[in-house]
Amino acid sequence: MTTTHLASTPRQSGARAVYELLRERIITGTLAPGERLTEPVLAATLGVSRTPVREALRLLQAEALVVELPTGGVRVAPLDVADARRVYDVRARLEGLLARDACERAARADVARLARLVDLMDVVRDHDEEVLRVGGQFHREIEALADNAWCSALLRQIRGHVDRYRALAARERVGTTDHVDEHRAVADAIAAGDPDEAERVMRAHIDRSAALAERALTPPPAPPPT
Amino acid sequence: MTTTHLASTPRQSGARAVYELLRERIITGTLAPGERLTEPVLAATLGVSRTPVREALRLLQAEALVVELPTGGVRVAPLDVADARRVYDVRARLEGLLARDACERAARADVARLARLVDLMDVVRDHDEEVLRVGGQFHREIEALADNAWCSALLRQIRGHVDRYRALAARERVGTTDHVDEHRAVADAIAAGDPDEAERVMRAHIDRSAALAERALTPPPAPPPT
DNA sequence: GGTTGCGCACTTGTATACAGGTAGAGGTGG
DNA sequence: CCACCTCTACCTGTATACAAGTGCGCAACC
Repeated sequence: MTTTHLASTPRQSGARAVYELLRERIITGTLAPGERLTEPVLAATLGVSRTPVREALRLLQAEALVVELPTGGVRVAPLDVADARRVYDVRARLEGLLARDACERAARADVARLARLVDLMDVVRDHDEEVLRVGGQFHREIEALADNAWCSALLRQIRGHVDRYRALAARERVGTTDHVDEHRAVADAIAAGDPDEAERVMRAHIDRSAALAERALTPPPAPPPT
Repeated sequence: MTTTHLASTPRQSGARAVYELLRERIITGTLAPGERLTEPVLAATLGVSRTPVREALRLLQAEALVVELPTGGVRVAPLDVADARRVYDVRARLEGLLARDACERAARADVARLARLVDLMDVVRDHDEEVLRVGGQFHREIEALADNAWCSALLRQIRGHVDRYRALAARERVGTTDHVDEHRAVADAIAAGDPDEAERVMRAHIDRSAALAERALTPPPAPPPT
């Protein structure tokens, strides 16, 4: 971590707490898409004054988790399934860039650590829960290696929205085998010191996740005859 | 413009005005990197109360144009030249994605319009000022065609930072000829309906811009003997 | 003279008070 | 019965008031 001047301060003010809480609730769907958020109600509910609530709403607004109403005030950002693809498209590019950067900075020990994570993922490949957990760890590891604060900051925003869609697709069916293989491909590219390949493979990986998410998000059309 | 639920509201409240003003001043360098911003001073200067100032600062904070101090309060985000490359890296991916989307949506008339912009750019190729202006228009045109609100929103943030570095490199020396050619390559790829190529070429274009900016930002080392 | 301790001024964070404006409900007239 | 108008209640945006914490300077003491 050399160039860190964003996201440097973990201070917990009341406003920050409100922000975190609302963010969580929006992402998990506790606060429904399109729901109007009124400051007095939120303030009363959370036991603070309107001021910290407003601060939190501004932060959320900048993240597009809430949208401004023409008349003032905000509501929880609507969830348009058609937009999911766009969100994943952006995520694919950002994570691809991270994979490239990680590749260019990874030391031998880092490569080994990534390999271990993939192996572990392979071991637990039958337990979706674990696959998801270890997989997430893999992505975070790459993010840490990349040490690209800019990309990370943007990715954090995008991830919030990705997680919204995930929460919507109740149980995301992970193509476990492919998932592990794709991660291994990324790890291999990094091990081989091939940044172009690392970026390409990571991007392809996210693209495939996007396709799965897209399917999970559009079950209505026609339940295929078993 | 079909899927627009972000950036939909142009309401001009005082807070918004403060935000726009401070943003402008930070980007142009009127407010120096690292400078401490105190709410009472800003409020008095701008003739408003602390409340709208705080709102504006939160927005700027979410954009990383100001950074939180450990003790509370904010200062203008420092400008680390080493980070310029990272910012351009992200921009390259985002604009690349936009080029792809634009390619997939462009109608014949759109293609013609892009071609005209490139031709115009070629005509004025000797006037840097004009090249920059028309070039910017070209990029905005592609952004509009792409109709990818997500990408646009993130790009807006990144552009703010790009512009900071630009303002720093007082007179960005545009490799005019290359610049025009690169734009033409993008337009051609879109005309040919080749999204992969459009993305690739656009990304390469920004990468080259990054290299130029990087040179412009590091004049100290050694003035090459003419 | 250097160092240490105290005190002050300033700043942030939060709460409250106030004015303008909007939407919605209800009543009245056609 | 429907449409229009009015009135009310609420919500946002802004300003101000208040409390706590921090850093800095000054002065006294070693």
